[in-house]
Amino acid sequence: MPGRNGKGPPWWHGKFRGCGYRLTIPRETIIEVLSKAAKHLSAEEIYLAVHKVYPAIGLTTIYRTLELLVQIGLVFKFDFGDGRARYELAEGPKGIRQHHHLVCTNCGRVIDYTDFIDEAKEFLSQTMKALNKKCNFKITNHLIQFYGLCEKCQK
Amino acid sequence: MPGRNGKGPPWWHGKFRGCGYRLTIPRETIIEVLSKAAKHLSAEEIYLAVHKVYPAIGLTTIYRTLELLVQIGLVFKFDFGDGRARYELAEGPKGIRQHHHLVCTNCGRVIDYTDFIDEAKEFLSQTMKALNKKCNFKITNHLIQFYGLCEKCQK
DNA sequence: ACTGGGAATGAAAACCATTACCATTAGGAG
DNA sequence: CTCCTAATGGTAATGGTTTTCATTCCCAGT
Ligand SMILES: [Mn+2]
Ligand SMILES: [Mn+2]
Ligand SMILES: [Zn+2]
Ligand SMILES: [Zn+2]
Repeated sequence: MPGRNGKGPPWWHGKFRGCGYRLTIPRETIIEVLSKAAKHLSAEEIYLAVHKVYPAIGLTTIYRTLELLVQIGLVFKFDFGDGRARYELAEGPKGIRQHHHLVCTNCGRVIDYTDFIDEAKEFLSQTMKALNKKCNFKITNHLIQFYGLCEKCQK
Repeated sequence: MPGRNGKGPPWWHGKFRGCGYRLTIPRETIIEVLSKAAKHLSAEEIYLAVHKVYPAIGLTTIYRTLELLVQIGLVFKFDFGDGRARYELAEGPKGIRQHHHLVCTNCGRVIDYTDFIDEAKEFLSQTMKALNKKCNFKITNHLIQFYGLCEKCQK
């Protein structure tokens, strides 16, 4: 069930068509790379990974496609403070994988943290409602990051 | 009580001396500018403001000083997605002003939001404790930002 | 299946915030 | 007041991202 159901098209094709965007090899490959990524990739890392299977790719297309994917909500863009943007698939076939990030200020390591999501959800939903009423601000997204020292860097 | 008590030195001089840093006109002026800033300033905006009262200032010094101020915890550095870093005084003579940010994804406006801090504190303290134990991650700082549409951009 | 038009691409150059370099200045301990 | 060295500032370099523009190719309409 992950990716493609038998021979059916990947689950995200509909999202593309719905927005009037064309399906191209670069776009397919970039999403493919992102879906297999173990960690948060930079544009250049994505470029290198795509280049292995599709050498004609250009770095420009990587940037343009990532911007597009962020726009339609398929990809999240992060700044972990290392001078380059990091990208991560927002949702897979299994749905949205809700999580936040721990960033080590010493070695730069980034750790996904999926625990305590319930507390976060509670806090977030309350805050969103309140902000909507008080500030008349329509919240569509949020960012929570923790900074500190990872296990190795504490010694 | 704000800034200087009568003729006494500014409240942050101690922090500088304690770290072994020298007190210079550029540093004094940069903090001065930040303490009077109505909003979140970029390095260039700070440069222009300092330049008015101290024309000999160099942009390099702005960056170096801001890095220093961030390091000693006097200044917070933010990325609101407009391609340049934004800086904000972390604490004033009245103490730390705890708040988070609402970022309009359409016009880029950034709104300070100080309400619901209690809920945030509760959520944060719980999460920090848990992360400390479960992940062995020593949290020293955190970032919470909400993205959406401001009042004007909703129409 | 074919074709036309416009979206998408890629190579190269431009952009621009930030950093490195280095000769000069000046804070402040003694 | 002197000296040592941190701090400064002008300039050049860096490097991630964007712009430009000629070429390619997706795909709706036939
Ligand atoms: Mn993640
Ligand atoms: Mn603020
Ligand atoms: Zn670490
Ligand atoms: Zn707005």
